[in-house]
Amino acid sequence: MNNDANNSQQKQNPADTKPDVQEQVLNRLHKLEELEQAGQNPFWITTAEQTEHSKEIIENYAEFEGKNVSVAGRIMAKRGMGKVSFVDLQDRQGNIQIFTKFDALADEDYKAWQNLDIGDLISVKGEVFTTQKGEISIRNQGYQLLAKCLRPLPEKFHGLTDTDTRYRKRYLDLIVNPEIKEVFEKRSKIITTLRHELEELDFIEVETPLLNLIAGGAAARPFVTHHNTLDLSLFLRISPELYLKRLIVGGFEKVYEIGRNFRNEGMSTKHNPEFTMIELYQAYTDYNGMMEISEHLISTACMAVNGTLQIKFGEYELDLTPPFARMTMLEAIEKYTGIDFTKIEDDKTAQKIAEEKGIAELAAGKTRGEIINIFFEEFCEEHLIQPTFIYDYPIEISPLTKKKKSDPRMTERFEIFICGAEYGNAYSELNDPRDQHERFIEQQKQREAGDEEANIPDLDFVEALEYGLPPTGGLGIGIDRLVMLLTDSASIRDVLLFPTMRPLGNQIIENEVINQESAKPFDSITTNLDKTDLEQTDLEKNDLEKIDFGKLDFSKIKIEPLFEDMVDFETFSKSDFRVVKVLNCEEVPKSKKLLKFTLDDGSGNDRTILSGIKDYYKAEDLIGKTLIAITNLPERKMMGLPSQGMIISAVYEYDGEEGLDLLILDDDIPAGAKLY
RNA sequence: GAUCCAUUAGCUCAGCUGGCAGAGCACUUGACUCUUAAUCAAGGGGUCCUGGGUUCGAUCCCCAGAUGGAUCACCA
Repeated sequence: MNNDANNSQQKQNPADTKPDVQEQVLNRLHKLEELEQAGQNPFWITTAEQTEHSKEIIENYAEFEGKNVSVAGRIMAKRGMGKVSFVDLQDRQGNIQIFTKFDALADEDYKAWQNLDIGDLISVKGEVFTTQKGEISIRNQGYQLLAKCLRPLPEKFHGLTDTDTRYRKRYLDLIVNPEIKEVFEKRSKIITTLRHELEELDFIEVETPLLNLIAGGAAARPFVTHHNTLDLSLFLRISPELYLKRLIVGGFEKVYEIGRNFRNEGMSTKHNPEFTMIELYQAYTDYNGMMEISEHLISTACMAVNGTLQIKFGEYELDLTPPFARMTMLEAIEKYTGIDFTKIEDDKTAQKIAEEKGIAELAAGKTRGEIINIFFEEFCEEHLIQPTFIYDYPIEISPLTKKKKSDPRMTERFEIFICGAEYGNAYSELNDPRDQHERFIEQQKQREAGDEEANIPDLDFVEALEYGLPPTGGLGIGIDRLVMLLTDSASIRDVLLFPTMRPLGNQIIENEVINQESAKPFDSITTNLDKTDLEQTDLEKNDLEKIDFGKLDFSKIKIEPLFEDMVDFETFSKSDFRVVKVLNCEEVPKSKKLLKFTLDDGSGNDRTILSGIKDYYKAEDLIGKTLIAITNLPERKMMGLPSQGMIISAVYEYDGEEGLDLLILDDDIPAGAKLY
């Protein structure tokens, strides 16, 4: 084997930790090399003829029999029979058999044909006919290898069943389990149908920012990102709601957006950190109008992909024929618990009722409205199997929704429940800016009380309302869950082509760090740089005046003369050097040099230390790092802020300039560990 | 985050009171002119997820960890 082949293999699988290339891969590489040497490198081919697909030929056999066709696809199985052979060719529609006789091709071509492997991509030209055993086939009268498959495919009979691998290598899953394509074809069809129906209803599709200054419109924790030029923290949106309502203020009247939202929360069979929603807003209607649109969209989408409104979902038989059942939240609670909340007026009574129902803990300290919601979730949701609109929600959990005139403690909001799970959420949109402002303030209080998911006040949005939002109905439907429902899929990962996965191979990253370190002689103690920290480009991006150790000229380094005065061991051990974790790090306003560190020193109390190293490090890059600090220095104020100790750096002079490196430790060392 | 289960050849899976690691498919070589999970013969292929511990000896027992799944919790 020559070096080229080695290299190409390494490029194929940089993440492969196995030192030896598999035998089967080597075989395939050898075959590719032989072709290359014969001037037959398949990777030079740019186009192939494909006049028909497999299913078209098989389903319209009478029309195709005896005719010449060209097909293209992947070899999925080979069966040799001496001087004839059979190949199953897979294209986007399915499989068709290729029949090859030894004398139908030139000698060399037949030899090369026999050398093809399962997984190779080919095109074949030939006559459609039926074999003696009755299989519709194409008589191979000429073929081309279009791409060599260098790795063996999963087994033909059992396929790929390991769910982890199926999600991580979806392309393999699609090749070996082509039936899953149907789910994704249906997904596409569902979204197309929604677009089509909304276009019929005269909605326009819009796009609003994913990068938000304030991630609003829902109760959820956002992802944080950073814009370099503006030096600005931005949040990935959790909902497009507040932008879409601004567009209604602007006069669009009917808008919708289908797009990704990002919520920094747990993952489960029903939750993926990024997920697709449709949100739509229509002026001059309310939540009743949204119920009609909801029914219409869900049933039409179901009809489009299933051809019926009676569907199976898990163990349930569902009927999605409109109109869906309608029940207020209080009616549902009365139905399933016998409790009539219209007769319960205050928080204390509600808490007492909760106690009687055995959910005292959940209801402790909660308001009447919150307890109503808890009752609904605890006792009602699971019973709502057939599609049902649950409407009129407590105001506490609906900060963007119009109050009910008849009972201002409740709001004009509904959610769609099917099989005990929520599929959509809609309101009569709150358009009184004064009320909205108060609700934001209420949310802010909840935030300050520790609810990280309470809405962040968006005063720019309130200002938009001050110009007048017409009465408006708004609706959001989770597309992923709708696709799950309409394709009878148990997990959200089954309807996402590339679900979010935890990365494999911490060990790989560690190995890379070690390798890099051995190339960097001067880095003995900063052992736990992130992988990205090691990349030159990232150093440049950070625009740091750090010395490039790779090019360090040791003759230019000056260090402070060693101290001549000795200290005794007792004195030494009085200095309390501790391992600390950087909980937060931010620039001190107006200061040129100072960074303010909030540190975990293992004691349980946060420690604040100011350090004048802004020239060397960016504050946010240090968050989460493990450092060394001396913790028993007297407190002193810097820029008016108290500093409780010092963070330890290595300092030296390099080419006349001061060089400084924080001592960054391995993250496995616990906070509070004392240095001796 | 909690509990349970899983991780063995490229894939699907066996296996072992703790004693040199097994099958089918796939791969290599040979036979075969209509097969279709083709067949027949021979052969190659392993970090038994990782790290510790117990042991004369660990894939197996114990502890810790990684990844995935399920259930629960959290979460529109």
